[in-house]
Amino acid sequence: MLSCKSTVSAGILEGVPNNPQNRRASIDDVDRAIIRTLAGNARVPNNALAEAVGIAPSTCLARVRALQDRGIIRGFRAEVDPAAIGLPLQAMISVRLRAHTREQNESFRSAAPELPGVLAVFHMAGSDDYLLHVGVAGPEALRDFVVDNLTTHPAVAQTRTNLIFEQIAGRRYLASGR
Amino acid sequence: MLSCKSTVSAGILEGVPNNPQNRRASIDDVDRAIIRTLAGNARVPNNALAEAVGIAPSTCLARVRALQDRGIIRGFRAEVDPAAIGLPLQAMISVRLRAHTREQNESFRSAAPELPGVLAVFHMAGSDDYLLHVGVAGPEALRDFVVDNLTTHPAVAQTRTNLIFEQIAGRRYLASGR
DNA sequence: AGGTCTCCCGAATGAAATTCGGTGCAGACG
DNA sequence: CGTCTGCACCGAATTTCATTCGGGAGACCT
Repeated sequence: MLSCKSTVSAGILEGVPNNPQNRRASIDDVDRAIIRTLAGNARVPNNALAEAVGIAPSTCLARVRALQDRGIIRGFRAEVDPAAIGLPLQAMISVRLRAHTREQNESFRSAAPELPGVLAVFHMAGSDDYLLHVGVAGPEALRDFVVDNLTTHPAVAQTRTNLIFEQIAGRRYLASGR
Repeated sequence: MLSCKSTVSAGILEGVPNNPQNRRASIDDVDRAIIRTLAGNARVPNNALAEAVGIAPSTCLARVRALQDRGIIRGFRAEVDPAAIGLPLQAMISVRLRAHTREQNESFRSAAPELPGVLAVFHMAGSDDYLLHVGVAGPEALRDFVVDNLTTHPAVAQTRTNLIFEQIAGRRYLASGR
């Protein structure tokens, strides 16, 4: 378990006086239980959630709202089968920029998430600058995506595309970084 | 293949008469609107959802349930800030297996999602067999993760770790493949 | 036409979310 | 040492919502 009483990173923020996100800097065990439950099923009734974590429904509601207000819970999303929405083929595309200036980074960074079929964008350390997780209708659509959106982008120097055979579930707690 | 069970290509199953998963094989515009809305906010009240997509609440409820039963909506998850739960550092780890036998694949495939901090697992085409998206508490934890869980795994030949500076949101419709 | 199947709606019922006033505890302060 | 203040919590009351059920319209087949 990664319990460590009051959260690894919250500690360094506890001293910060007026951080708007930090009315109560650390999350406690009840918060963690709420997060874990909602990460597994975001639609669990507040009633049931309250009982599961051992507090009153009204308190539970306040906790959940606080977690959202503090940005710890970023939102509630439906998980959708990619194939069912016309994206049966997925790929990881490594992107290297021509120059690592702030302008080029910003340019690509803002454009990438808006490209059609982009599921996730990672700004990477190392020789490749960005990693794009994309879903497409098929091989032709993948080629078109790369040619139309990436290799023609002024900031892009080169790309490398790797097909995904299968995605296996992990702990999908995560929010994207914005 | 990515999840080829029922939804890969609804088209080819449409003619099949009594496929239990296929009372109505394809999704229509209303379904898509429902999916889009719930992907954005899984907790939107059924009432509001119905109005947003232009159908009656009772019908909407039936639609959502059908989408779940057919496996098109895989679940509802809370998106959580990784740093808030003690995982401020993320990385992508490419894993190459010693031999590409079915046994080794199965062995790693079943073990990987259970490793602590694993957020997503991709079975890749190409020279690297798996790609792991992990979240950890810090550099030391990352090293420990690789050493303890990967390089010591009998099926693993080599790994390559790339740090993630930042994750930028995309269309996060997606479910993991199982 | 007639029959059947599917999908849809709207009202009624039961369950849930949400609000609000009050209570107890902890730390600050006189 | 007593008191005051702030905070988190709770439980009942209210409102909003989910869910069920009976019935109707359209498509399709015979």
